[in-house]
Amino acid sequence: MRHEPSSFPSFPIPQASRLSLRYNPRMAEPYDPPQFEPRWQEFWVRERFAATDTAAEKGLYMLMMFPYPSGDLHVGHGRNYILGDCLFRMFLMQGRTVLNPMGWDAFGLPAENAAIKRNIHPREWTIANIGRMKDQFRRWGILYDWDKEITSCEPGYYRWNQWLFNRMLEKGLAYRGKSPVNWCPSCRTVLANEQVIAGECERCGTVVEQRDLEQWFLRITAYADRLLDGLDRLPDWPEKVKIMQRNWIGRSEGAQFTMKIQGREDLPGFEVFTTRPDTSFGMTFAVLAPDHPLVDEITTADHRAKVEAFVDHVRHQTEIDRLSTEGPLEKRGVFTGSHAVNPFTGKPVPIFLADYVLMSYGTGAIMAVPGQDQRDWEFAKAYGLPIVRTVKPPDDWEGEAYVDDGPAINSEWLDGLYKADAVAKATEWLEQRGIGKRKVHYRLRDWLISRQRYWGTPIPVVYCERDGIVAVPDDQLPVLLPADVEFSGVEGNPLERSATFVATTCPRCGRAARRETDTMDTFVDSSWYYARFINPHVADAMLDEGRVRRWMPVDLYIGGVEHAILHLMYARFVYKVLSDFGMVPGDEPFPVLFNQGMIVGKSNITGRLEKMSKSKGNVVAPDALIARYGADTERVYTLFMGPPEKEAEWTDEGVLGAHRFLQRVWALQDVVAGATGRDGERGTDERLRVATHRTVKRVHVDLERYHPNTAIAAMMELVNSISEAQEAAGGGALGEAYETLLRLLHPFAPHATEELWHLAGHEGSLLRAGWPTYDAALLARQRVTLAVQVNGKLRATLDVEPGLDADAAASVARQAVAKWLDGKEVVKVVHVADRMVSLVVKG
RNA sequence: GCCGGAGUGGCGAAAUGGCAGACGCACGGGACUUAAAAUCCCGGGUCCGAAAGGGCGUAAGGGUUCGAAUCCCUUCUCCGGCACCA
Repeated sequence: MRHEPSSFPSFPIPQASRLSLRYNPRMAEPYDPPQFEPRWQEFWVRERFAATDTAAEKGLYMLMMFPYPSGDLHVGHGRNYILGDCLFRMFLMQGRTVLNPMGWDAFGLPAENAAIKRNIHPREWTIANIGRMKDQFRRWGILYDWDKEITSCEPGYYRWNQWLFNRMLEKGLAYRGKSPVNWCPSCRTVLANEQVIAGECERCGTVVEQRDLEQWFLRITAYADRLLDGLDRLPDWPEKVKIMQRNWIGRSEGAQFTMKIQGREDLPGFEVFTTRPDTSFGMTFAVLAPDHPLVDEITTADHRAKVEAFVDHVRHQTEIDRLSTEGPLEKRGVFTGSHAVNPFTGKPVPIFLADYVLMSYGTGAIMAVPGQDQRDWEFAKAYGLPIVRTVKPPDDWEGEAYVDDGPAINSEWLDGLYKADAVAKATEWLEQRGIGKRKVHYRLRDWLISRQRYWGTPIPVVYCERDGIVAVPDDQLPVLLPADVEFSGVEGNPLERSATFVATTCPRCGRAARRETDTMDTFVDSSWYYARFINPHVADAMLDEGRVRRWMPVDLYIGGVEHAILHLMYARFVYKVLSDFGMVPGDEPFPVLFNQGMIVGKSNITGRLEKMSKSKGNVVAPDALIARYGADTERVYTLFMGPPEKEAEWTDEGVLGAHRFLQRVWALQDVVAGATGRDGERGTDERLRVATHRTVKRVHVDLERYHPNTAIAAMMELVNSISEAQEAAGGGALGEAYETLLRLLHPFAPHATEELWHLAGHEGSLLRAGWPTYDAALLARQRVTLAVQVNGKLRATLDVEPGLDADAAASVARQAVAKWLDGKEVVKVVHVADRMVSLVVKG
């Protein structure tokens, strides 16, 4: 996030003499967090520090990705919530209005699986988990505005999924279509393209099968270009996420044209898409996908047996087999017996089928140019097909297909042109003759949202024998999940066996009709929840336009990089749809995104570092940790482990270090209590004040750039400075240092700092005590260390007044390194103010 | 295979063109203690040297610069994403 330093409200640092005498001069109790942490947790809730009135105010909107309520949280889960809470508390101390809500992505398979296993309703299981997780947040000292809580499995939320679906249906953005889809036999449901990782189900790892089914889709491809272009206007997103989304959308520009089939004027031919129309003269064969609709028509009698065997073989391949690039090409294709006409040369080329041509991309058919495509080259070699180069490779070229730029050859009227010009001319030629046109294709496919499971939002349509597909009218929403279902685990969606649910009447004609039993992908729920947080209780609309216009977009969005494509792409898509409906401002929901890294632990099973999970046996539960060391220790260690965007390993020794630091802070109350009210030794007081103000600056800057690890290091240094100064410093400087430390440390260790603040005689909460500012003038007049280099090597460091000009700095530098200059000539002097002097000598 | 990111002490790391290793962990030494734990103090990149001091050092090699962990090129290793995309 970019805040100007001036946007941080200024709070005067209290006069030290006023507070140093208030300490109770007694030996402090030992640091025992369980003694006081629960008390402060109750206090923060009671005082409603996190409550924000979105109707009355406008402020900063920060958001952590809302979790699936799986039950117990481990220390790895704590990372983003603790980081978020740290920033939230700093914002509150700065006096800013902040919306910081939390809710539950509460639909999903685990609840249904638990239902089958334990004979408990998914809702019960989910609600119980939510209770446990809320309790965990409280024990971490994490504050949310619970008045805004959203639970996506409640009808008050999911009815708006249905309402939005109706709007998208009206606009043609939701449609029912038949296509080969990914089917997970273990989850017994279809999956979106995005949920299939290397041919396996993202959730359970089962190999996915292809099935031809009628399903509901959302037309995300209509927004492909806007999703792509929008990325360029998100400077505060991690580059990595933007690249992943760009690759996923996979825009490619080229030309599409028709190939006629030789001797078959009765057929329309087929379309091919190519990014290299400039190489068309080199086409020596064409390839169709095995499931291309024309296959049957063009297969000649003498090739039919082989073609059918091949098509059958491909159909029975799993996704995994198909992805494998292994295996001889000879077995991966077959000749159909027909020829197509290359429109550029007018000559016939044989038509093959090959498993590497996919019906789901482009037109499901390609022109093959072995001279300029390595895969086509290999195919041509395997089948003894001719190879014609149409781009002149460099003279020293020893490779096979040449894919880079060069002058066109063997291409009649394209000869001599380079790629860009040749592509343009070839495309123009196609357009003029009405054979083809410029065309853009995407890798992105429409979002398949049907799921054959119970625990999700019912898709609000009915099937009527007379009227066909009929949307459930808005005034009959929500379509509720029925209660009369059994979770027996037998094949099929439990909704299909619910008598009350399936049988209904057609909203249009009133006759008997059948209700849709598929439910929505849960990513629909999370694609707009961030806007609902602003007005979670509005009952008669999805969004309260006035409030949403004031509070959207989200100013800071924090979550794991595992959502780089799935959630973040869907949410951007839905936000653009809402934007087109005029319901939200702008067209990007999250202008600032921060991805925290995973916390990993050494697995008991593999012995390697892996993401914490029960199956890896490397889970660290927070409860025992909090009971022994306190929540503040876990928070400080989590924030100190390393930069939060990086992966970090959890170690018990590290926890101990964080705990020792807090103990040292705790012990400082004795140091300050023992100080006198008089001024201390002059130099010591000054040094301590400088250390204090430097720390304020460092913590402030480090938090702004999301580096809590170095902010903690700075505070550790301040603690060391206070300890060193304790004998000689006066109460004023010690008090200032100590109380500033408590304020700075509060977002990191809220419980201990609140307790110490009270032990120091203050009332109220540090959350209202103001965020410290520093005395820039004090820091500016401190002496600086000047490094002196001779020919790039460090030869001296000097302690000097700040602000020396180049001549004065050069002069003291020459004296300091006289022995290195002896008998030599200084030919150049480089001066960096208050940092270094570099002397270049010769001779 | 393609696209990205990262390689710094025994370990987590800091420094993003200007004193490499801040801060912490682990380790070694010392104080306190009958003892241990806890706590406190001191020391740790490496080589030469008694020391002063100096050489070398940020995966490897090269380059740009007065000056490079940081910028550029080549290579290696690890991590992540995509993966027959026409």
